[in-house]
Amino acid sequence: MSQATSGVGSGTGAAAGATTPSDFPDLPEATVARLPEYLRALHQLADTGHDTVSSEALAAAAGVNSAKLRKDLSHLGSYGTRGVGYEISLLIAQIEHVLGLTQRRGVALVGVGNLGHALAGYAGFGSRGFRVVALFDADPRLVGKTINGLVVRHVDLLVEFAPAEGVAIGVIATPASAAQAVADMLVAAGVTSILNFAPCVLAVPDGVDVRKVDLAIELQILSFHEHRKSAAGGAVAVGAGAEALPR
Amino acid sequence: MSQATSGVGSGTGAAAGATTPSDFPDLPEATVARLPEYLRALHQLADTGHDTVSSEALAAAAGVNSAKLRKDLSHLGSYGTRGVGYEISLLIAQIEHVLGLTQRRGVALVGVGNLGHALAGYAGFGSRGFRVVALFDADPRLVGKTINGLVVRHVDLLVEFAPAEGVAIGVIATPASAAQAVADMLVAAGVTSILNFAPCVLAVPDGVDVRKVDLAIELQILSFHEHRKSAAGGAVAVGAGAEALPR
DNA sequence: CGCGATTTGTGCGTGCGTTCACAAGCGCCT
DNA sequence: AGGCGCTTGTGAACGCACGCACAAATCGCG
Ligand SMILES: NC(=O)c1ccc[n+]([C@@H]2O[C@H](COP(=O)([O-])OP(=O)(O)OC[C@H]3O[C@@H](n4cnc5c(N)ncnc54)[C@H](O)[C@@H]3O)[C@@H](O)[C@H]2O)c1
Ligand SMILES: NC(=O)c1ccc[n+]([C@@H]2O[C@H](COP(=O)([O-])OP(=O)(O)OC[C@H]3O[C@@H](n4cnc5c(N)ncnc54)[C@H](O)[C@@H]3O)[C@@H](O)[C@H]2O)c1
Repeated sequence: MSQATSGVGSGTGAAAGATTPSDFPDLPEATVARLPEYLRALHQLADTGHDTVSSEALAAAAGVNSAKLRKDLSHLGSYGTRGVGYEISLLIAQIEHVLGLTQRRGVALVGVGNLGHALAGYAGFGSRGFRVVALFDADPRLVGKTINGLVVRHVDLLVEFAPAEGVAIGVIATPASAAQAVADMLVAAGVTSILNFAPCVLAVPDGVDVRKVDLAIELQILSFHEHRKSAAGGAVAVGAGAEALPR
Repeated sequence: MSQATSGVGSGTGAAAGATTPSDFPDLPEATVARLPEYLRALHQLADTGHDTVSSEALAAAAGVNSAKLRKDLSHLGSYGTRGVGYEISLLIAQIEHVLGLTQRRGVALVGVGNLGHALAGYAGFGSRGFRVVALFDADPRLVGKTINGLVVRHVDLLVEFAPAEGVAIGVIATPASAAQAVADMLVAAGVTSILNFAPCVLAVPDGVDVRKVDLAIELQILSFHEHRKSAAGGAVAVGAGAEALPR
């Protein structure tokens, strides 16, 4: 949750009827959000020489309840063996298939500033099924530069270049003031999935998914619990134990 | 959701009974997660000269349902005026108080690499109630360097320095292989709130909150929906059919 | 060949979160 | 002063998600 997800399906014209539902049962959103975590844990287990894994062990590695994990896997018609567990390689293939990671998706990164630069050089993209295929920025000092083997193009060329580059997902790392305009361009370029790092709400047409990552929000949520802890029993009360401020 | 949150309270010894519930009613987690978004929207409205705002308008600015917003605000004993709306400045103060943002919390950043460097220079911290007070890394080439007015210290000094610096929240931006060790150090230093950017599950004692941000997971969730869309609607999908953007 | 140990898959109860819909309250206009 | 329109606050219904607990299935061993 916490991210806006434009409805999929429904609206578009006539009922799409047979969409080979056999292949893709309606996975609960909560399950979808956990599958990547399972996938990561599975890769980790595979790298450490394991062959099969029990739901209990995998759940521990992924930090979830084992019953929840089993139910999640059952949703995608999982192939576990009772009394044994799950075959890791098979499960990896299954999850990657469901998540659509069998084809490496192209990512366009817009805004190559502080954060964007770090993202452009991030190795975790490639190992997890993605490939940065295009960089865009508005700053003329950045346009033309090469970062990690990719040349930075001017953002005005986004709509022109993105489709040809095979962009499937757009990542916005510009200041909030530019985010909506960039989102509009991405949509115009046919991108239907956007990851937004700018602290603002984006308006997009139906059928376009937006997920948002906001560092400050995460910190503020932590702050709330911190505040709560110090107000309550007060565990160790670290550092400058400045007490609560009454209203 | 999506993040592991170690239980607060409960476990520790005898039932903590009275924790002055008068000041802080038990806010639902979902509400807490949305308050920062409301806060951001409110600041934006205040900056554009607004004085009061209706739940409908604020909800639109925050990208949520208006009924949900009203219920959220009602949980913290809000001060709206029927027929008028909410006074923005009052609401900002109220939310900041609940989130514990009246005192600026110190943040320690561990791992000043690609991502950590971007975070260290991020202005959004300061404007949203936080202050980076310490940087740590294990790389001797980085230790001693000054970034944004802060000197990078060796991570071995974390337990020694963090408490004195008034660190309330620890941010982990190291490789996953080092994350658990860093988390242990943060806990040893008395930090009870951790934001983890490394793609791994952290084990921490009860009473310590961990929130996780994993870029690849976000992309994979988007990938799922992308996969789903292309499987359903067929070719029609990506058409440049730019539709009107709801404003 | 049968039995026990183990682990999956799931039916079910419970609690949380979301949403609708409406009564109560407030300001403003006449 | 009184009524009218607008907005809040919330009661209630609904749906989803979580986790327990157990039956079914499989393997290994005696
Ligand atoms: N730096 C961080 O650690 C961090 C953390 C969380 C969120 N964010 C958010 O991420 C965004 C980027 O942060 P940053 O620190 O990298 O800022 P930055 O100023 O360093 O980089 C922004 C980049 O976007 C480019 N840009 C501006 N307008 C543009 C446009 N219309 N089209 C294309 N590019 C444009 C700028 O030229 C610049 O290179 C901000 O919204 C910020 O709030 C940053
Ligand atoms: N770069 C990104 O855009 C990005 C995006 C998402 C997630 N991440 C994750 O964030 C983490 C950091 O990514 P990065 O690209 O900055 O990597 P990086 O290698 O550039 O930086 C890691 C830093 O951590 C330091 N370090 C290593 N071991 C340490 C230890 N024990 N104690 C303290 N510091 C230590 C290293 O010296 C280095 O400076 C990784 O886990 C990565 O998966 C990065």
